[in-house]
Amino acid sequence: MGRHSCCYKQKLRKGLWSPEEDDKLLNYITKHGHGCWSSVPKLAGLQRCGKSCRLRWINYLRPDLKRGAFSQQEENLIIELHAVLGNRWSQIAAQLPGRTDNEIKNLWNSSLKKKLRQRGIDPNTHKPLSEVENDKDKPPTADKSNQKASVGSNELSLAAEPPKLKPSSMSMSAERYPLEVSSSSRINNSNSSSSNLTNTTPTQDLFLDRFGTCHDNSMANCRPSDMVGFFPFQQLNYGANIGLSANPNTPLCFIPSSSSSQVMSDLNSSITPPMLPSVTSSIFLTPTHIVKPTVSLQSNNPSVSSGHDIDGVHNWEASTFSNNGSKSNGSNNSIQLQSNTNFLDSNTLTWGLAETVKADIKDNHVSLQGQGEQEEIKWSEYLNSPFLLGTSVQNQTSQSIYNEVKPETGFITDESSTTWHHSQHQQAFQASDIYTKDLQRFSVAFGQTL
DNA sequence: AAGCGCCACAACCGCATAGAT
DNA sequence: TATCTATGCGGTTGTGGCGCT
Repeated sequence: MGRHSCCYKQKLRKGLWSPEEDDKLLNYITKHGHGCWSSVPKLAGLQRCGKSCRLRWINYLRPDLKRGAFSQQEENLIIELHAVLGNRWSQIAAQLPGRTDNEIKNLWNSSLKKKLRQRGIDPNTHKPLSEVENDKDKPPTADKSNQKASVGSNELSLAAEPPKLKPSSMSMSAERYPLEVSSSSRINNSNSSSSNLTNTTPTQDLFLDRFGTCHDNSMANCRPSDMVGFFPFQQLNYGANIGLSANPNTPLCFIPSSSSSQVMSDLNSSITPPMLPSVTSSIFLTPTHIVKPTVSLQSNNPSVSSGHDIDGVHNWEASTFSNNGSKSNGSNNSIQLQSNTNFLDSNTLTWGLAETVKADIKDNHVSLQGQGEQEEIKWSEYLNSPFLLGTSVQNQTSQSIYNEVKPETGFITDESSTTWHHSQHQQAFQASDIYTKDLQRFSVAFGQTL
């Protein structure tokens, strides 16, 4: 493929944009939207290629861009996210509303890398430089994986190489990166539009644990800096964008631990008490059970049973349940998903549905089913579906990060329900090499208590 | 004041991939 | 299924500003 076709055209301007060009592009997109980028320059009267217009819009003209220097909290978050996501700038940018991938990339290359080195941390591996230098003495095979760590190999290599964490390295980033993990969620609680990714910035705690320090499910031990890159946060956020669990104060705990990741989520405060008096929720996200769902929706069916698998990897089902555990019509605003794989059989989850979903469930049971006769949701839409929990991190102090559940939420996290058998962890870990295609494929397994 | 180097930022380039045909 | 187009992403380069000598 290579170069975009429009780039072959002659006499297209290159280089810096003039204010006049900016005006033309801004006016055009403001009035008409960008639509097909390749047609934008022509319609807007610009001698630029569509690609250039798109970039200019995204990186400079977009009205929701945050201008100005990065705050310390933003920088810390970028470092934390980079440790997880590597050079996936767009995914990192997704956690920082108003910031572009280009901006973050530039910041990283010009400033943050340097800062990390000054702190004795290798910016590629996020390990102490001393360790990295020792690694360099090792055979080139191992070295090679580190060299490309910038593009996702971080998480891949970590996934392939379970925890050999010394206490020092476990605490490394937590200590060296002040835990002012700060970002803004793109979850939109108030607007049910699934496409709106930018309006609100609720707060959640994000607990991420790298390498099994949270086997006991004690979130007090989870550190955001210890997370391993199992999840495209962006994708996780999509779910909340459309309302599911859009609890701005939801603490999340990613516990890739020995294999999979576990998200402990308090879903309470996004749901009004009368609708969902008390729900204890825990969510397991595993990169190992990859569902590339063509999820179907069906109303008037009390069971929510999505999950058929596309690639034969994993199925899961969901049913609406009442708080006492019996299946209900969903008006209690809780829904239970249950995996139908061996791996996840023992784990079910109930969570509350936020407004957008609740509305559907109240009178009509929402059914997700992988059957052909139902309306299909494409994979890309699935990423925006309510079946994914949203995550966000925002303005958390180091203290709050370690809080398990905010007291004011009134939720109780039943840790017992979140326990995975060690064999499950192992199984998941073995399967984690599936996590190769930029985290596009993953599954959600849920555990529940009421 | 001129030259130089460094830095931050903007933009480009090439590749990957999804969707359409 | 193969091919083409459009888009998105990440790496790299270009450019202007600033400080130092």
